[in-house]
Amino acid sequence: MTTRAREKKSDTVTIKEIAARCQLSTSTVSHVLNGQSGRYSEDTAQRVWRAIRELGYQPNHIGRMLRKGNDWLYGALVPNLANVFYADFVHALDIALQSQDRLLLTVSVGDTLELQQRTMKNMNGAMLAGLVLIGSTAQELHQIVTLSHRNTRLVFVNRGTTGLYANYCGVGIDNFGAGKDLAVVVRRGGRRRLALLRGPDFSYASRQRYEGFLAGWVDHGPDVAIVYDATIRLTPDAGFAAAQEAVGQNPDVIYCGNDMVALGVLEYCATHGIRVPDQILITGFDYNSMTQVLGQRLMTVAQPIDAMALTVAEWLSMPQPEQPVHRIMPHRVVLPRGWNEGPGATTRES
Amino acid sequence: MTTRAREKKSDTVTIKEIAARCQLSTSTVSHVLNGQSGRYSEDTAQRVWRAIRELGYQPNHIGRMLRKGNDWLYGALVPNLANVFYADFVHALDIALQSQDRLLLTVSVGDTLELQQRTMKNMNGAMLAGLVLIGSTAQELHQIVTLSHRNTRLVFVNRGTTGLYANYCGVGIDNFGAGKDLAVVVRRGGRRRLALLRGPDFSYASRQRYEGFLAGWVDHGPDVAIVYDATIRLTPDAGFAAAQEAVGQNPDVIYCGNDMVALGVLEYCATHGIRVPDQILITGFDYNSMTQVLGQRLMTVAQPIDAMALTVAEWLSMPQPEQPVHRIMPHRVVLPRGWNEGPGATTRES
DNA sequence: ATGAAAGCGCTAACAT
DNA sequence: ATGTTAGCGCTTTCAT
Repeated sequence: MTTRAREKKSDTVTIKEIAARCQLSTSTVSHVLNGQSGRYSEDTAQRVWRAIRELGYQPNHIGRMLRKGNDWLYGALVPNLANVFYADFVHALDIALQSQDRLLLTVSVGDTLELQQRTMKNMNGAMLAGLVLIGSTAQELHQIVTLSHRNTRLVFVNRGTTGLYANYCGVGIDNFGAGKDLAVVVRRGGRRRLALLRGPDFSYASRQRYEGFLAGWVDHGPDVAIVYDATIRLTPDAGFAAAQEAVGQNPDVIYCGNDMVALGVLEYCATHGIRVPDQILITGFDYNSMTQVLGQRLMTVAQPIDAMALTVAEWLSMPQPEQPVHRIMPHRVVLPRGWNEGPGATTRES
Repeated sequence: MTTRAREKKSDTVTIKEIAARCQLSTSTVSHVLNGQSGRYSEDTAQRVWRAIRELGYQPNHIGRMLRKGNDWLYGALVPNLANVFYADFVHALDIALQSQDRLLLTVSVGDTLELQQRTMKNMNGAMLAGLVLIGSTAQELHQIVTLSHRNTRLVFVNRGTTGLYANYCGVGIDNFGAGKDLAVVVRRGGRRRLALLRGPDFSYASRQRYEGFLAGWVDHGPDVAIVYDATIRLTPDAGFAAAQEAVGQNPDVIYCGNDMVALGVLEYCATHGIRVPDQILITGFDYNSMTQVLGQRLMTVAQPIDAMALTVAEWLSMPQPEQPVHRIMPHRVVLPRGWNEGPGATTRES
């Protein structure tokens, strides 16, 4: 039994103990911590920092938050982290925020409505400084937005600029234009029999891409056919599963709602001896970190993920502007390795 | 100009306003909210709940947290969400926690030490109820553990049971055994020329798998060779890049540190007309949601991701046990589609 | 059954 | 330059 001094209720060091040890008031310590101009002497500062080091004091964000509001904890809502695009995005955002000592509370909400609602409620109680909503959720978001804490900065990614979204900052690509560009390149490659594996209609981006693609597709003459058209979940296994039926219709190009689907279809072709892209061209969307490596035989559309994440990070640390800003980022059609295109075409490495 | 009534400083509804509206004290409201036994009348409860609904009150977790400690916000540290295994794991954990109204603060720490340290500091200030450390980080974690908030429950995944880790709960597979099992199956398939693309040494799991594999490999006679041995980053592009040199040594099996690497190598083979697994067998590790679909020609080792996540979720909501628990979960060797094995072998679907 | 009051860790007016 | 005090939103003794 050693001396039972230090009978603190918890081992967590607070500002109070620093104050006690330095024979100062907590306010002075606080001033030192926050580097208020001439509100303490040089000597005091020394002593305080010393005590902080010695006691291993760590400021408590929660206490601070309650007092002065939160500029520290942000939230991100994504449908599913298993979609590599979302994982890439969140990772990029994470890194950007961490370098400013901010933390990102990412929630992979899945697709059951019940869970989404519970989660939103919980996030509302977190006094989040900002909330990023990325891509589609199963449900429209009136609830989410109204529920949201008044001081929470709201930012949208790839959700369009109309309706509710008109009132908030948003970043994204021109999904319609991108779909169209993609179709044009496909048509220029001489493909005529199209199979569509598109994303769910409740997703804004999915709809836009699909409609854009169709616009670009029919533009180029009537000698084309849509041989298959299905709406599927945007996962590799859904793509793999749907591929069988689609391929049965003998297409020479399969449009996929995103890269995850495209990878699934690609795998189907690989296991069935179908040559890609010669026999069937497969198009995806995103050019995520997975397809950058595994999708070399795919045609896809690159989104500038890092730039988008940086934009979001920037917005989050600024006050809500008078007029919401909508930033459309450049996209880029990525060709399969070895694809023959006329001059001016975008190549894989660029 | 309408009436400028309701001159509240913020729109956030607090317990105070509920109390005011019901002509009650805040404590009574709190009692109702927390369902304390006989501390309020039925009628009161009715009124309170009504006011809550009408005013759209949402409890503030931060205030509550400060008062009674945190049982709500948890943290997870992963090296990189772009590794699908981590994304899968975090997603599973997320879902499990959400269904108990808990939130997971996932941080993708990347591999720069500086960022890792900053992030740890920030997490320390968050009064986290629990912290899960998954897989390897570039650095050993003495600092992390000592810095950690006293009331934070610490849980490890795939970090072993020795040293520091002996003191905490941990879940994982038997990485050494799994590596060995894998090697045995490979050898039984008659492969003899081995190329190794293993993970970094600072990763416990990587080391264990590698050593286990070697143990299983040499066990089966001297007529085998290691034709290539490299340590690489566990990403598809690193795998793709390393594949060239490895393949140059003419192996009939390439061991990869995890599935991400294996996918990269697989893609290399696909673009170079190498038949997998006939010509070269590729082995991975994890059987993540990506390889479950795209890795059908791979041999790999399945980790029970969901079960592991559930174990973690369970631990997180329990008090730290007297004796730390170390749970070893079963692994399973997954064979390439169509692989010929004797009876008793594990098949792909199981 | 209800309320008054203290306090979680911190900051910021407002003294001095 | 330093201290006093109040209060962020909530829970919890302790009275009544």
